[in-house]
Amino acid sequence: MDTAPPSLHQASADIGTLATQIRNCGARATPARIRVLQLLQAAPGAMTHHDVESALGETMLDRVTLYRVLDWLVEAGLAHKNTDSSRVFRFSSAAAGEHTAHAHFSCETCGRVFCLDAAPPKPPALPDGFSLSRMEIDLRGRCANCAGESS
Amino acid sequence: MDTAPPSLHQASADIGTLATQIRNCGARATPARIRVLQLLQAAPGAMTHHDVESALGETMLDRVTLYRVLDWLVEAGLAHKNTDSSRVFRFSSAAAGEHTAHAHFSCETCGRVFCLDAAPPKPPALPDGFSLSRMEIDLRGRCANCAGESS
DNA sequence: TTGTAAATGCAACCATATTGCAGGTGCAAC
DNA sequence: GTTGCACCTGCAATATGGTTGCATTTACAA
Repeated sequence: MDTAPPSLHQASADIGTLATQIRNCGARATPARIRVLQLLQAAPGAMTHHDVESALGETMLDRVTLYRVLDWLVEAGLAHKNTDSSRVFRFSSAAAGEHTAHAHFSCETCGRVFCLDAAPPKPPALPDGFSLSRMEIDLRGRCANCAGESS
Repeated sequence: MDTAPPSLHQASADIGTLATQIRNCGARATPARIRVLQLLQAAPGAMTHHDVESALGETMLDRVTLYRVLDWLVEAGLAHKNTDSSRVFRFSSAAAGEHTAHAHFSCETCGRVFCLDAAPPKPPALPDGFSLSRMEIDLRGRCANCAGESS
């Protein structure tokens, strides 16, 4: 199961590429970082610490290390970090072209969180004197899956 | 300091009005609820549990009671609840005309959170099959105060 | 005034996240 | 290939924010 692609969302880059990507940020390419980065890039949505934990499976590493790896990824600009409605952090891989605006959709039924790369629209009027550095949009409702099933 | 208005944002309704408002929701008008609702309505922005706690000052009530009062306010539709970037809950009074879209601005310097009633524009394209029930916009940057001070 | 359900306060508890430190490891210099 | 050191990792302990259970008090209506 070492190199098996989960056939999820997008094919993840190979180990070598990931390692280089990490080293380019001025840090060591450790198995932990490579694995987690790989996971995030392959994931279809934002993952909680828990999601990553169970996704790691047998290659699981220490909780604290995972926290640190995730934080490092954010600091290095390789991932985004934000809180969901139940006050837990969610991490998603940062696409190449960095965006200051990010949109998430969380399904109220199944709880999954999707990153919407699509819409970056929006100039919400600020109170004057205020300067904007970042914007996050949090949408809630039902994903296609859940909307189809029930009622 | 019992009836002294903090001269903050908007004059809060008098006790009687607040009590009626609460009773109309089918609950008892207790001092705790009245006081907290009054605070939220007078506040210029979303408050954390801690903010409310220190604002209550000498009339402080039990932590747990405060949590319950806040939760009740949300359930009764008198307040909004959402998480800020450091995974703590923030509460703000719900204006009369309920909105399904809500916008907050949090200052990265002083940490204050403002509710922007203004702009409710936005139709971010959803992936198709998805249905939307609620939207929250989280803006970050500098408030007028902090933007003015440092450069 | 009195009865009762609702609200409060206290204590214990849970989950998520963070910190400190000893030991292990990537990677570059030799 | 070997070696050294700074960076990483893992373990344990701790902090923070929030929740639950239960006995007591209180709003409010009969």
